[in-house]
Amino acid sequence: MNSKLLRRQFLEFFESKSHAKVDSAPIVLKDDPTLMFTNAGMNQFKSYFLGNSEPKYTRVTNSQKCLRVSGKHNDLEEVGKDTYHHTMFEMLGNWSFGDYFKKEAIEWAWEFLTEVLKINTDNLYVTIFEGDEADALQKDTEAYEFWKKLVKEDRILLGNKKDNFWEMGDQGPCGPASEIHVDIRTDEEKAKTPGKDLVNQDHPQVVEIWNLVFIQYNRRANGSLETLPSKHVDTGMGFERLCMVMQDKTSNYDTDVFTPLIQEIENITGKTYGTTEETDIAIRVIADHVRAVAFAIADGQLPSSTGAGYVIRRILRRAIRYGFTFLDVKTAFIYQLVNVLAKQMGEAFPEILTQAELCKNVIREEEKSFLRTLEQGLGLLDNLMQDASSKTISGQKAFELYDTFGFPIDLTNLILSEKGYDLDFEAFHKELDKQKRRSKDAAQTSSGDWTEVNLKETGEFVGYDQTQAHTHLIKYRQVTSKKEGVQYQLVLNKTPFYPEGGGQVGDKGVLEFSDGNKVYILDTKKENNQIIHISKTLPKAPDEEFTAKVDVNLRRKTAANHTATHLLHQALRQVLGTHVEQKGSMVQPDYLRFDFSHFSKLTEEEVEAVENFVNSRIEESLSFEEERQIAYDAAIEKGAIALFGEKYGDKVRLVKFGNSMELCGGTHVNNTSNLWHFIIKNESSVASGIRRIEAITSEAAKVFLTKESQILDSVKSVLNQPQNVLKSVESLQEENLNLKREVEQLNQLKLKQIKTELQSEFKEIGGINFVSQRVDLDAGAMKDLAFQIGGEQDNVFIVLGSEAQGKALLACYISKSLVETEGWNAGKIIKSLGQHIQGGGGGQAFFATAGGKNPDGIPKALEEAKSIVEQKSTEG
RNA sequence: GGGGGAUUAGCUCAGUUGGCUAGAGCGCCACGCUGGCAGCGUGGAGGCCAUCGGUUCGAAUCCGAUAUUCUCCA
Repeated sequence: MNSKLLRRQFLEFFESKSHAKVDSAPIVLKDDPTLMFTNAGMNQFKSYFLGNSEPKYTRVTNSQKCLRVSGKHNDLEEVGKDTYHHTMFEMLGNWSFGDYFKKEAIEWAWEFLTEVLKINTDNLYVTIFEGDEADALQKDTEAYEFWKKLVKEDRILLGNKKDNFWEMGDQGPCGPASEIHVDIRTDEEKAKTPGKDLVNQDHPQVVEIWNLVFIQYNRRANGSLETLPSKHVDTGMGFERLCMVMQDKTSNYDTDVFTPLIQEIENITGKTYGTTEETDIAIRVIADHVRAVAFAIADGQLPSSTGAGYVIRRILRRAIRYGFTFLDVKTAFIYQLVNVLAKQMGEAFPEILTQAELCKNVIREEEKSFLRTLEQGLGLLDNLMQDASSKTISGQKAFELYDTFGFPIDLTNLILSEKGYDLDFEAFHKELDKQKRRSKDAAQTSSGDWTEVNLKETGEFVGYDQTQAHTHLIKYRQVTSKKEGVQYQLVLNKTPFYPEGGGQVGDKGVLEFSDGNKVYILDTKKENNQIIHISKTLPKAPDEEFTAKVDVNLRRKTAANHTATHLLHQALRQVLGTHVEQKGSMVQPDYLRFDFSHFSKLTEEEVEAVENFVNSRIEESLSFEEERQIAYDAAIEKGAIALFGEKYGDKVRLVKFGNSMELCGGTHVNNTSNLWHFIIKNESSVASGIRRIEAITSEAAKVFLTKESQILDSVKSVLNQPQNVLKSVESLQEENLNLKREVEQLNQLKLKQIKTELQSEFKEIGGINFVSQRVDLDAGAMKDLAFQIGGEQDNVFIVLGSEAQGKALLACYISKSLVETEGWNAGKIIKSLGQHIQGGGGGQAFFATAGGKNPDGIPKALEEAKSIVEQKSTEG
């Protein structure tokens, strides 16, 4: 059964059990500070489990794209080495939010596997939670009883807390799990070792395929468990593994999920999968990683040097490195796989089709730049080996190569061992640990339990219509971080505060109490679908009512920039074409930043056209129109712009200014005329195929123009109010250039004069052309002069003195031939002469300078120079 | 967010413990030679060594700040 059909069958099976089919959420998470990527099917439903929002359907089924790069069984560095670990994978799931529980979850899972897919029951084992003393949890006999009706009892195994008790994190919803394992070994092997002995033993062919989690507890910050009022089911079945089982393969990479990619890699590299262990690993690494990277990019996460983008970069670089080392490909090629991927996955995940071009561009550029890094690193490593005193390369050096230049450590190790060197791994890891500790210290946060004031209420956002509200606390907690110290997070019943989202920054403001007390809100964020207000202090009486007031000044400026962002988006699509898609947005009070897909730098004309377009909309005084609860499909029908990598609900908010229509949750001005004026400050590139525009509006634009005009005014005034400033500056520049040339010529002339003068002063002392003279030139000119004469005449010995700004300068030049044959040393001589001017000096043997604070000593120094030469000549 | 690098000619980069009048290759310009595929020779232009400050007789080189950028860690 091919993978596409399999996926469809799963979803249809649960649809037939009254489940609503839901699209996969983006692989990149936005509103969850604890997680960068979707790493399990449940992520998009987290707020249901936490009770922060009401589920629309109580039964749901989906196939979720997930990404895991770390965790107990998922180290990025291990992926590819075996045949069953992945970074990106699909999780098939069925869900109950306070609806059915263990009975149905168990029966349906069994029905799907044994009746729809017809997997032989002799190959299936199930596990249940055995209980845990520390948490005072009983064995999950409930699940056991249901399984007993379907499976022979000797196939029901007990699992410990690690395998069979699922937790979301340190805190939050959790519960016992029941797993289904499948044994796909040959009959021969099964006869040798019974399958039940291999369950949960990391055997590649006795694998867990389905995990049924029964969420019934909540873990508090102090570690204790409390029973949840409503119970949920969360199941996850690894799609790739299921394909392996259904296609009678022993490796996920042999299923049709991966074989098209592997074939393409074979085509491009000329290697054959299945010949050597090394190339097999490399091929698996690339096939796996290109999926992860392409999906992340399609969902809007570009490789970068921080956060989630950095993880994506690391994954891609790992793939490049394997291709470089083991498949001998020294040029970019991974990007070519995107076509195959798009063809294969486009049906279930259309974003990979529509974003294919962007994925290819981004991956190709990243490949190119990392290949350059590798090249550079190879050179540095060569130097390291050449300079090494022994055959062991120090861990510090290797770490430097890795840390500073991004050269992978295993590649370092490989090359070293090929050339017969050892690497001090221990020291390397010590350095790495040091670095990790530094980072952790800097980023540490700890959060306390929520203190609930008014439990049964859920927060409501009223900020579209009002900037203040009479309200009270629902709950609050303390959060401690190294950087910010102690802060408090407050959740309000009603709030006018806009939480950071959609690129727009969170509101600031104040909570005002009737007794005059104030709590300042520093920032507002969204976490798990609730609005969190961040403050430095707590209200004195948490149960008291108060007025929440948004800082309207900041809000107004931010709103202007947000509206401008929409107009800018519209302008770009108008001027450049509809291939322009938003790739990132930042809306702050003082400026806005907009990243979008476009293949080349904007010309000055294009920038101007975009500016003009936006300013025309401002002049038209378009008023704000919104539809707050329009059906998603209806909004798209109307022509509204939706964003890729954004998860929308069924009901969306449509924001309109004239012909600009976008799905948006942000705050806007009432009329475009409030923007006053729109100015593009900068146009640049963030990645291949992605451009960035930074712009300002309203007060910032006013300030900017005022300043510019002030500058122009002062320039004019300095230039005595010329009619044409530009022309006047240009002629000044020209004049300046001419004058410079003239000065230079004059200087040359002066130098020439002094030169001839000096030359006439030459005295022959013992075969040496000697001169010592006061010239009063600056240090550079003296040097120039000495070198010029030295270049024209042989056997010269020149000592020059000069006074500049109350300081004394001496220079001594001795022809190189004299230095070599007679052993003269200008450096030594100048040191001795320097004493007369109360200074020190030095230089090379043929030219040296000294400086000091006693100009009166110059004549003496010059005299002494002469006597030195005379003395030496009489000696010689 | 926290570390570590880098910034030198249009481009790619050298520049060893401060002592350079700052170099190379490619590119550019001029002239000459040359039947073709990166042809050869000669000559030349092009640099506030990222910016600002400090140490020093002397800084591309050492120190500090800023900007830009790369990289590792979270």
